[in-house]
Amino acid sequence: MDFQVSFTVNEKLFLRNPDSSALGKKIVKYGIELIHEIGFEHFTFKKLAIQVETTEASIYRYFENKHRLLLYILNWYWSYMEFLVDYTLKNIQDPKTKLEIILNLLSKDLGENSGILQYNINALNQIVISESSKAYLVKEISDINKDQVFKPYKDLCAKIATVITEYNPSYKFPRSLSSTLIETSHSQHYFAENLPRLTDLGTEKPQKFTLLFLQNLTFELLK
Amino acid sequence: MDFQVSFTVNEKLFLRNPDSSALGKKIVKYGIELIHEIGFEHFTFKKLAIQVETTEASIYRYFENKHRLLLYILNWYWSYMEFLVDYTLKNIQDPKTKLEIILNLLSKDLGENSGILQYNINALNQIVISESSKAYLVKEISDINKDQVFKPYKDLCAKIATVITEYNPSYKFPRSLSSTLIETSHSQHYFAENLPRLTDLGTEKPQKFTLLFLQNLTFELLK
DNA sequence: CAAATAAAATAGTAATACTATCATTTATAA
DNA sequence: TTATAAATGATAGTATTACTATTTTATTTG
Repeated sequence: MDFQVSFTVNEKLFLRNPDSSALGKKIVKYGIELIHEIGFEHFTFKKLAIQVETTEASIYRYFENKHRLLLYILNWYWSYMEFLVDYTLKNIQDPKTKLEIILNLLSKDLGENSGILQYNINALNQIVISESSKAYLVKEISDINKDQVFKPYKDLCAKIATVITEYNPSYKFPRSLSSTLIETSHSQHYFAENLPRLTDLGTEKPQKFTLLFLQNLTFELLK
Repeated sequence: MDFQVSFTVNEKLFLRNPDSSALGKKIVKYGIELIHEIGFEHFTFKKLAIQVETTEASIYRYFENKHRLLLYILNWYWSYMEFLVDYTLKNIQDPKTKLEIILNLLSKDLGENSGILQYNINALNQIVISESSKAYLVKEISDINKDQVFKPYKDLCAKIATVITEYNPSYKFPRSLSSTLIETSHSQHYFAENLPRLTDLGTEKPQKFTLLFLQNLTFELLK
């Protein structure tokens, strides 16, 4: 079975829908690859224009600025994650199994599902780990939040929180635990790779280590 | 008792020691206030020069760029936190009490200790919450890490890990839990204030809420 | 007081983050 | 099929950012 998923992304995130044209799609596709390659701070629309073989002005017709492009990419990712959670939990009853699957999705790179995606999923994953906090750690947070641009993140968080409550109805912080699991899956993975003394990484790979840590944390806490 | 604390900050972080002159001290002091006020992205040495009533060129004699200034500020903060942990744990034997004190230090704003500090501790606290991840989430991480600029963070993390192990010697992830507690104290506080649906904030203040969440997490997990 | 050092003043450059205009190509609908 | 609108390209321009360099003026310190 081979299929494509696409999501409607919040209209406030773009000036012209990048999904509506070949150029728009290239901007997002190469945007992901370039942000991954050089990091968000060094990323500029000028550099992206060269990759895409278009002009800076053309990119500005799609996105107001690079922060909006990052938000667009992350919105896409969060929507995709929520879809994946839904999809993989179908027909599963046991809450423990559900939680295990979720932790796997959070810490695993999505490589295996790459067939169904139009973007470089490895680059996308790295961006989520290294750059996603830059989407909300900005002074303009309350303004941009009014545009509902964090709705997919909140939805994903709420969905995971539901499963947490299913598993242990008396646990008092399902949403906070959910966002902590998401954030920690990024930070521990990043630390394991770049500042390993902030972790207990042994001989495992960073990804595997992160999963082990999250599993221990979740199931000991909710026991 | 009234006293001042100061720490030797890694020499690689500056070109000229800001602690060695009145101008240098003003640069750091107003740097903290300006970063807090307008956010790291909007912060420039030009704007800081206006606040300090000096020139851009003069600031560049102290710090290579704004990222180094942020690292300097955070190094100072991490050293100060480690000092505070040491100081407040003096003569305390019970590991549980120790952990409780640490969680208080992590989630509390340091207002009460402001007397002994040369900087605006409220601004410093907000910077740590909103900007500290920008110090390490950069492409240059492995290069800057070679300059040992994260040593104070690692030391603080190791110190807290020691207490975790004291409290529960069989727990397998003391360092990762330690860095997770530090990071989560920032992210949950930030979310509670700006994206509360990612948390279980009720009627408590964000700070109190963060403490309750961390206490529950820590003691249930290490039980 | 002289010598050294720090700071101020000034200037300049390349890159960034845009905005604007107009010509050309491409899609679309009458 | 043509006209017309919409998208893109080409080009230019501005203010700000992120620096570096040089020369002059204060301030320390020996």
